[in-house]
Amino acid sequence: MPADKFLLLGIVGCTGTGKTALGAAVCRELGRFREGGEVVSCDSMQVYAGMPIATAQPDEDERCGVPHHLIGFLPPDEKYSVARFCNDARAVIADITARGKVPVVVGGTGLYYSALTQNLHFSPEESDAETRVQLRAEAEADGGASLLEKLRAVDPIAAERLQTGGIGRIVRAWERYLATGLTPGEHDALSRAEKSPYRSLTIGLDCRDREKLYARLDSRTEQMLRNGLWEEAERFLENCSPTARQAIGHKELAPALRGEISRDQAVDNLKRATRQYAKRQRTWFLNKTSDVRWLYTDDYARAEDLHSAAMDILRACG
RNA sequence: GCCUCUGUAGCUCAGUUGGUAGAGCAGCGGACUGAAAAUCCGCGUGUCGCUGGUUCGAUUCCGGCCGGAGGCA
Repeated sequence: MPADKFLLLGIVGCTGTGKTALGAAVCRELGRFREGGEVVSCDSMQVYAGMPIATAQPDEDERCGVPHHLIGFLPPDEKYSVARFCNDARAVIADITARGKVPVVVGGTGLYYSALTQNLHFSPEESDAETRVQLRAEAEADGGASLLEKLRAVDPIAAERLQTGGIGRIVRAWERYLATGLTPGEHDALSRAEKSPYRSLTIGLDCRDREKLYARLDSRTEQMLRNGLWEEAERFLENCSPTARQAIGHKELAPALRGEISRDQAVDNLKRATRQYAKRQRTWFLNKTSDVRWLYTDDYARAEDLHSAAMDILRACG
């Protein structure tokens, strides 16, 4: 490997596959023949403070004495985005490697992971809220057709791609064109211009038997409810950013807290949303992330066996 | 016991003035460059409760039976 590249380990996969436990275990194992590792969370919701139960943030025990970064540091009323994540993560990773340790990026937000490992760079222009609202209204009037036509005129390939992406992406692309003068194609090329400074090795966690995974997700939800998810949701309902209010957990319970549906119904909805989310994550990592070494949790009787299988892979790769 | 309504996709329900049926949700698959735990796209054969009758043809009309809801006694 080129000397100027530094190692970055990734642990990805859908919710409930044990990424957190594996991440901490790997960091500790790395202490045996390197300086050890530190966990960099790659999760759009774990960044927030005030919702540790819903976002399954690891507690002291689960962290096993390993430093964890980018968890619970952001007030819920602040917005977050891929761009911010990339900046934050790059800074943290640079710091970890400067101290001679290995960054272990752990998380289920596929877009964030891909953007980080491919070293995407986003232009510093902040989107102008006013024109965005205006464009949004314009697009909603005709289902995005006219904006799509304008885009087609400057970048037919992108227009083709955006056709089935939904109105939001069309608005976003056009708004960026107005702000920067870059077509989607040009913008994407520019964002990839810089070569990645990382040599990344990605381990993916999955479960062969989907029924088993779903059963585990259900019981994890039950555990969250026992741990006080209702109370957390009640506290959280007010005053959070558009990003944080998307978190699965609180928004499914909210209708029951308002008395619109029964608590049982809300719990069912929450469980369903969790399963659907897991499916979307799996699709991303399967199709959008390359060179993933997959490990299947149901191939191992004990967590320790899975962890040592992961260490074997790491050793084999240096 | 009598009367009325009702029985269609896993669920909630449309519909066919008689030519064997379609939405939403669920499910399954997929996409994804600034909100991504979000957003979006694609996929619908099911004894049209059972059974007789009328008809060239019935899920649709008529009779009986069974299940559900309500009303009257």
